[in-house]
Amino acid sequence: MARNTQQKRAILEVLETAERPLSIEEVYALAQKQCQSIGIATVYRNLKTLIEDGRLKGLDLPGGSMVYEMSEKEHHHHFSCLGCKKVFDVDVCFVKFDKLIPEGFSLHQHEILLSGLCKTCSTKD
Amino acid sequence: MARNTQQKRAILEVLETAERPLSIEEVYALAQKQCQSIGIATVYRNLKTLIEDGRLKGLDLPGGSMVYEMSEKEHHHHFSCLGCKKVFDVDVCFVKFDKLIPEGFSLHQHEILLSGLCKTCSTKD
DNA sequence: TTCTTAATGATAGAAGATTATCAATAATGT
DNA sequence: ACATTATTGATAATCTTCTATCATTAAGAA
Repeated sequence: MARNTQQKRAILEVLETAERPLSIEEVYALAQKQCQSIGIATVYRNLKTLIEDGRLKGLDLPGGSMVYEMSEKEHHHHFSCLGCKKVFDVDVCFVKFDKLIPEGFSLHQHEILLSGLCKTCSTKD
Repeated sequence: MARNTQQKRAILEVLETAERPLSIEEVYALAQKQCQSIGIATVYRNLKTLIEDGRLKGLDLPGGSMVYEMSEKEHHHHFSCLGCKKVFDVDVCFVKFDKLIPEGFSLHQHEILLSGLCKTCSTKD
């Protein structure tokens, strides 16, 4: 049966305490602080199984970068910084999209992706 | 100086007559109908230079698939079919996003990505 | 504590997308 | 028509991301 390893705990804690979605590399770097010997393959493996278990959500955003967040978060959208590539949460969603869909199409999900510069990147230079 | 080749003309015509954004493979397949000997490298090269010239826009959508459309089209959004992976245009955009952005952030662009099943894929099976 | 085996870490390998190479071709200036 | 050279087509090479392999480690049951 499944084991509760140091590595899995570290990865989960990183994502539980993050206040924005994280890339694999970010998860890896942060998990290393709790678990020095952790390998990148372990991060990939655990993120995959945690998504299968429904505990995490993977967001496949434009730019090719995948980011991860806990799945129990409320419905929200994202702001992607063109400078540092970090992804931030935007809590509001007030749009009724059903009406935009062409006749005969069925809508399963929607994602609003806002992009620009975050506070840090817009102030420097 | 730049030459107006058969290949470039074929690629442009394909995208000008398309009524939805096309993937590289789709552009390649359609361009071959006008220009049998065209190679995939030529498609890559021309799409790249046409984007640099501002005539095309590349949309980097979730799933890793890149699609291309003429850049002079009016502001609109996209519906991505989870079945056939085709991307369709959705003409409406009525949302004021500026108000959603956190303090200190600057918004450069927004993209609404709707996904589900297109007419064809939602009727079969 | 001992045993079983799930999980790990390091790295080789696979897979997919894009780019580089280079001889051959064809678009333009003359 | 000819010469020049930008562009092409075929394919090898690169790059990046993720997965497979496998000996080793350690979580949990007894």
